[in-house]
Amino acid sequence: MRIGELAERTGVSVRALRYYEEQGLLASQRSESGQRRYEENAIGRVRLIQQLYAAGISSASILEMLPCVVTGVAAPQVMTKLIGHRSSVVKQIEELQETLLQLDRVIAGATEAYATGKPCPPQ
Amino acid sequence: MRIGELAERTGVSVRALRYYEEQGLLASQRSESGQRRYEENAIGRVRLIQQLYAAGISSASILEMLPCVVTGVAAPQVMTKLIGHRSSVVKQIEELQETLLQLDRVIAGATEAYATGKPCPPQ
DNA sequence: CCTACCTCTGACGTTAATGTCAGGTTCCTA
DNA sequence: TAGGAACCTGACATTAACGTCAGAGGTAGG
Repeated sequence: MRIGELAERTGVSVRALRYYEEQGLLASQRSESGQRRYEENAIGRVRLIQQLYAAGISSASILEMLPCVVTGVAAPQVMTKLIGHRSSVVKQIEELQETLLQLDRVIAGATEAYATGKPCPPQ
Repeated sequence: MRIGELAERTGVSVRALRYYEEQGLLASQRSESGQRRYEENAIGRVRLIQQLYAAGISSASILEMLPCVVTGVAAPQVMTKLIGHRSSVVKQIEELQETLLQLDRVIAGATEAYATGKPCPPQ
């Protein structure tokens, strides 16, 4: 498929896809005229990249880990990084869960406060 | 306490603390000579700010929500935003958990592969 | 073959949360 | 009271992951 279709099917912008290629994260075949062509599996690859980005992992780190994530095989140094990222992700999850509690506390409290008629201060 | 101490006790840089103030997120008393002075509760406030930042919430949104998070009272429009952020945080957690699964799969797979002696491809 | 839409490269713009530097003032301890 | 550490404001630098634009070429349906 061409880049526009991949963009649409993954929900990622065309610009972002070209950026991924620039970073070495996403390969493409080229047509004679130089247009990018992708296989079906590119969709999974793009989703994976986005997932790793969402975990706060940089392009450079993703570049290191990607082949291993795909093949399931990692060199020891990469393993170390993987484990590091793993614990970082665990930590992020824990922190977000705490944040969630905070938000819930506010939402519950605010609802109740409104039931009792106490307004929110302007600032 | 002065800004340096607050920075050290929260693990946040002095520059960041001044930035928080600039954004209206963190108030300070000023000494006669103009130096910032903070109460003990500033520590909790800074931690809270960092937590919200970690949840991907912008300064502007934090500014809106902060008084409500502190007082537990929110105006209806803020409530709407709070609920929006809540679900965004839930989504982030879910995505991170998926990422964690991916990473675990790789780590487990890689360990096994290494046990069987198959190396990681260079790229 | 025409036309509207898609794609290309290259380059500069954007945003948010800081880092960093300069040049000057304040604080505290010996 | 001296001097180094900590603080001030102001301003420009940075980084990552894109957005956006220009100018040129490719593609597919009618």
